[in-house]
Amino acid sequence: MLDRREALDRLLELVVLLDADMTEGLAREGLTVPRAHLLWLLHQNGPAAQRRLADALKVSPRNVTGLVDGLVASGHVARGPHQTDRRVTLVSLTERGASASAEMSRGHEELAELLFGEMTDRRFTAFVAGLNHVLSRLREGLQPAHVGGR
Amino acid sequence: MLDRREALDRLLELVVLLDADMTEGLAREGLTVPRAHLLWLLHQNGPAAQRRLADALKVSPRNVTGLVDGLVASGHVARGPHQTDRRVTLVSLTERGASASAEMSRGHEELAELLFGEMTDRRFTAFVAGLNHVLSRLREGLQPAHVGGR
DNA sequence: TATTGTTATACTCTATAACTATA
DNA sequence: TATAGTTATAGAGTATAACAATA
Repeated sequence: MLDRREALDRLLELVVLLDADMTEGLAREGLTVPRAHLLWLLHQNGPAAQRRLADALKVSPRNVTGLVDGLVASGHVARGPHQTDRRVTLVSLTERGASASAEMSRGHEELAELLFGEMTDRRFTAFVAGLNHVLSRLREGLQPAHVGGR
Repeated sequence: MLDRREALDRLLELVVLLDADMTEGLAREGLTVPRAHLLWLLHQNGPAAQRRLADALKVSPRNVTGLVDGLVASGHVARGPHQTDRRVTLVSLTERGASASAEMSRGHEELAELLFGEMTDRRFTAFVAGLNHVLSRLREGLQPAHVGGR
């Protein structure tokens, strides 16, 4: 049986591969991971004030300015005024941004199918159970520094 | 039973949490993820030419110059000459770099214990089986763009 | 001629601090 | 006085291209 430590290494390898897969796919649409993340929020929740985006992304307002600048330049989003509060800038998807989001959603489905499609229900269920265990452990144990070599 | 798509979302959430956990832990040692990755290679394989590091990290030689500059400034590594080839710069761990690596290794163990420690052998084995399945799928299916919202 | 590492330049993500416009 | 977003400044990671030293 695999060592706990080896299993962690394998899990970290998965993290690296997933990250590379996403980054590469996004690059084809002229997107980066942080920009796609912002796009995704608009896709899910509709137009939003930059401040809200900063909170949701857990990033500084300044940073959102930069991300939105990039997405405006690439034609994925547009800035507009808020109806009642003139301090606020509302960010919304353009048509290109909407189709890129839809494409992301499809890619997501495809990836799920690739990863889990040929898995038996039995194995899938067991895997999800382990995943849940690991996730709850991780959410609880945020205190100590669990450093890893990636 | 959980949907395939939901399982993927949960897996991606795990990726985010693991990344955050690592990044935070490394920051306490004055390290970043890319620098720690470089350190880890030295820890595993001993002193190396920058060119080798660039290949291993899949990054440009120029980038390695920058990473090593930072690690030299923080006292984790030192540059030295190659014995026979005077073009080459050998990078090796300082004492601080070695102890930081050892600390990373301990953190790795702790994390493995946190994530899997209280898991039954049965569930652990099932999880690893699923992990292996997902990993091999991902390694094979590198062609298409599997874009995701992080 | 080929290889190693550097300087030069540029882009992205990130942060804090100071400032403007509005509330 | 407080909030939204900007400009100013800075650091880190990344890339390509041109160049120097060495092989």
